[in-house]
Amino acid sequence: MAEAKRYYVTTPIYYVNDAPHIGHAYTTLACDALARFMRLDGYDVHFLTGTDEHGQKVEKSAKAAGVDPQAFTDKVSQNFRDLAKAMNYSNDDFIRTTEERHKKACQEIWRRLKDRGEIYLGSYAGWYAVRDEAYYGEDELTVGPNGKKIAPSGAEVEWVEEPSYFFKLSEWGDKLLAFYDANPDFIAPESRRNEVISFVKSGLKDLSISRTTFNWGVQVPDDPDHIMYVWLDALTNYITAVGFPDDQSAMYKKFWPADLHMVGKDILRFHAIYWPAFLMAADLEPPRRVFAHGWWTNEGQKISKSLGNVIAPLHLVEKYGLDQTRYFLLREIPFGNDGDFSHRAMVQRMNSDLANGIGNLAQRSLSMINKNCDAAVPQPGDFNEADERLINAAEEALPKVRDFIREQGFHKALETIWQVIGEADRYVDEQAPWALRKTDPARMNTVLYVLAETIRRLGLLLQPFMPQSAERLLDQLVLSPEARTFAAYGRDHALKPGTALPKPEGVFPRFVEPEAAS
RNA sequence: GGCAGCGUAGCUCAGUGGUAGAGCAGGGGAAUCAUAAUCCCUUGGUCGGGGGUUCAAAUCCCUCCGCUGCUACCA
Repeated sequence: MAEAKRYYVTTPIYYVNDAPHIGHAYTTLACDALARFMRLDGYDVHFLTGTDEHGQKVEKSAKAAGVDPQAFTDKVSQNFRDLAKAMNYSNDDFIRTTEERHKKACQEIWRRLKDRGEIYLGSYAGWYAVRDEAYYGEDELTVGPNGKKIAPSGAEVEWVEEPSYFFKLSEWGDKLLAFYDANPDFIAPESRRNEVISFVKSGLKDLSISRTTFNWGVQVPDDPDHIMYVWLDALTNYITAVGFPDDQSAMYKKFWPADLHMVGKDILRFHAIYWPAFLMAADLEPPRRVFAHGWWTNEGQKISKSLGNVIAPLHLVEKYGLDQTRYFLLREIPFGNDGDFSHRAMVQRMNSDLANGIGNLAQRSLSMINKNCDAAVPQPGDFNEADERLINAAEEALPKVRDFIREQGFHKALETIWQVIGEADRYVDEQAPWALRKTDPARMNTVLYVLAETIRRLGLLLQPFMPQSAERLLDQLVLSPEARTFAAYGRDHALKPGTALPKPEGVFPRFVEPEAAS
C-alpha cells in the first residue's frame, strides 16, 4: 500500500537549564539535513525541535534568579530558538513543554494509561543526596568516616520515601523485545540496539512517574499533590506537536508515528524503552526509529563545564562560517560515532574539501564559461564517452545519497558527492577546455556544458547540508526555485543553452590563519 | 565484576576466508582554466601479541595485552 510521502523527524527537547552547546547544535543539524533532503525529495516534512522546561532544577534556577519559573523559561528557551535561527535550521515547529497544548497531551496520555490499568500509586523510596538532587542505588554507596552513607559524588545521602505513581514498565519487557525483533531498524546504530536489548532482557522495573517534592511540572489528573515526572512529560512532546490528544486530527493521522527520533546516546534508553512502552500501553503506535548519535570531544579532550572547554556553536559559525561548520560536523565522523573537533581538522575540511574541492571546481568551470562563452550556458554538441561518464556519475549520485540519508549516513552521503567532484576535476584536466578554446571551440562548449550540468547537480545535492552556499551556487546557474528540487535532478531538466549567467564569485573561501603578531 | 564491541599506513577509517585499501598528511612529476586551486605517480602496514583450524586467515577458534560502551529514574 502506498503511504503518503510524509516524514516526521524530531530532536530531543533540550533542557533549558543548559546553555546551547555543540551537542545540541549537532543533533538538530543532523535532523535539519535530513528534513531538508526529504523536502527536496518530495516529502511533506514535519521537523520538530523544542525545549524541556519543567523540573526541580528549573524551579530552583528560577528561584535563584528571582523570577517565576515561567518567566525564567521564557527567557532561557529563547536561547535555543536563537540557536536554531543562527544555524539555519528549518524546523517547522518549536515546542515548549510549558505550553497549554502540551499539558493537555500529557494529562490525556496519563488518563489513558490510568484507564488501562498501567499506572498505580505506590511509594518511591531510595537513598537521596540533597546536594546532587539525585537518588543512588544501594550498591553505589560507600560508608563515610562518620558512618553515614556517601554517594559516588561524595555527597551524603539519606533514606527518603515519598508517594509516587508508577508505570508498570516491568510488564512490558517481552512486548518490547518482540517489538525490537519485528522492527530491526528501530534502534540505530546496531551496537546501541544490542545494548538496549540486553538491558531489557536483564529485566525491567516499574517506573516512578510522579513527584510530590516540587511543583514545576504538569499536574497529575485528579491528584493535585503530584506532578508528572520528567520523562513521561518530556517524551509526550512528540505527539503533542502533531495534535495529540486529537488523534483523529489530520495532522496526527498524517505524521504519527514519527519516522525518526534523533537523540544523543545518553538518552537512548528513554526513547528506545520507556517511550515505546508508554505508547503501546496507551494503545498508541510507537515511533519507527530512534538513532543515537555520539559525542564530540574538543581537541582530543572530553568536553565538560568544569574543564571550561565547552564549544559554543555560534563561536564556530563566527570563526569558520555557518555552512563550513555544518559541513564539518556532518562530514568529519561516521554518524553515530564519537568525534573530535579540532581547529586543524576543521581548517583541513574547509580548505581541502570546500575551497579546493567544490569551490574551485565551480569557480574554474564557471569562469571559463563566463570568459569564453559570452557569459551564457554554452551550446553542447554530441556527448562522447567521457562526457557520458561524468554525467552518469552525477546522475547516479542522487539515489546513492538518498539511500545513505535514509539510514542517517551523513558522512557517506557527503563522501558520495565528493566522489563526483573528484571525477569532475579529473574530467576538466583530461579534456583541457583551455586548450580546446583555440583548437576546437565547439568541443570546448560541450565540455563546459557538461561541467555546468555537473555543478548544477552538485549544487542540488549540497542544499540539505549547506543551504546558503548551495543557494549561491545555484544562483550562479540561474536556476528557478522549481528547478531546485530533486524532481528536477535529471537530464530532462538540464540547463538551457543560451541562458545568461552572472559573473561567478567564489562561494567557499579558504581559511587563512591570522598572522601571528610579530 | 558481568555483558557487548574495538585494536588495519603518520592521522581518520573501509575491508569479515582467496594476491593488504581510501581520504588526508609526506615525496616526485605534469598542467596553467581556477580561490597557488587541479591532475598523475609514489613512500608507508609482520592488519595489537601468541597459538590453532584451513590448500588459503585482517577475516574463523583459543589465549594474552590495551581501549571503549552498557550495567535504570539530573536532563
